[in-house]
Amino acid sequence: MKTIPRISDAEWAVMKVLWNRAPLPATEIIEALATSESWAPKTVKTLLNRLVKKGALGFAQEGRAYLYLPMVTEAACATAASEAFLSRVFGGSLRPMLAHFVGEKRLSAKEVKELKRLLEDG
Amino acid sequence: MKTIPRISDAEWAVMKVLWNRAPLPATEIIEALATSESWAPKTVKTLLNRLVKKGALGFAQEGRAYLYLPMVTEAACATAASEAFLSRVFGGSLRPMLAHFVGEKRLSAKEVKELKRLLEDG
DNA sequence: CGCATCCGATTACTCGTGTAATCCGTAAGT
DNA sequence: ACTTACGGATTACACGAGTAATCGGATGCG
Repeated sequence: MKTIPRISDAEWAVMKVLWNRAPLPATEIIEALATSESWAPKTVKTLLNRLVKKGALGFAQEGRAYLYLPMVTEAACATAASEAFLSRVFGGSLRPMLAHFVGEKRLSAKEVKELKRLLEDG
Repeated sequence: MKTIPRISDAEWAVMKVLWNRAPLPATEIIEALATSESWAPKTVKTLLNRLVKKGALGFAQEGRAYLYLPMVTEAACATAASEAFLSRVFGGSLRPMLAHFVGEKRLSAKEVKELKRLLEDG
């Protein structure tokens, strides 16, 4: 299995756009991010560049511009990020995290029901 | 509710020692970390200093040395870190994360059972 | 044809982090 | 008392990330 590059906070926002819809030219990525973030277009370009260098994105030349597209799946990145996070904060497994949320009563009854259903269906 | 300072990766390891047993002098913290990490004693001192500056740790003078102790609870830090992580990766709520793990079949039957029990007891 | 424009590439600069080493005062051993 | 060792404070330094601006080539408008 390929190595998943480490995606930073800001880069996640960019990746999400492309996991939703790809390939896209930079202009449309900038536009898509305009609502959620307040980034100068150049900032988005920088992030695109870094993601390409990391191997998280690829691109295809299309006329004058590039069409960017993900080279790693969201699921793979989510798994990698989750593992890093869980190991840092909850000693590496999911159970303590869920226990934490249950213990802190941060889940409504409805949420609990949803989560149980998820576990049953899985 | 007080503001939870942002705790970095390396700093988490230090905090965990003190959440387990506090107050402790630097020497014992260094010793406790010696098994899990390979840090020079000075590195641990730097981390202790930064954590004090951030308000995550406090200390009491004891003779020539300090006794360090947490100023924030592990639960509060875990909540803060979880929120940041979930919002980055899973759009802010727990359900998509659990769905991810269920979907990726990263949970054994036993784990699923444990998690369900957690939800029921909570 | 020349100038403005659009786009990717390169460069910039600050902060936090990882990872220490040096400095300096004090306590302790000889 | 002198030296040494310990311990906190200060300083170091490279790298990633956030946030952009500038450079340089192609392109299209006038």
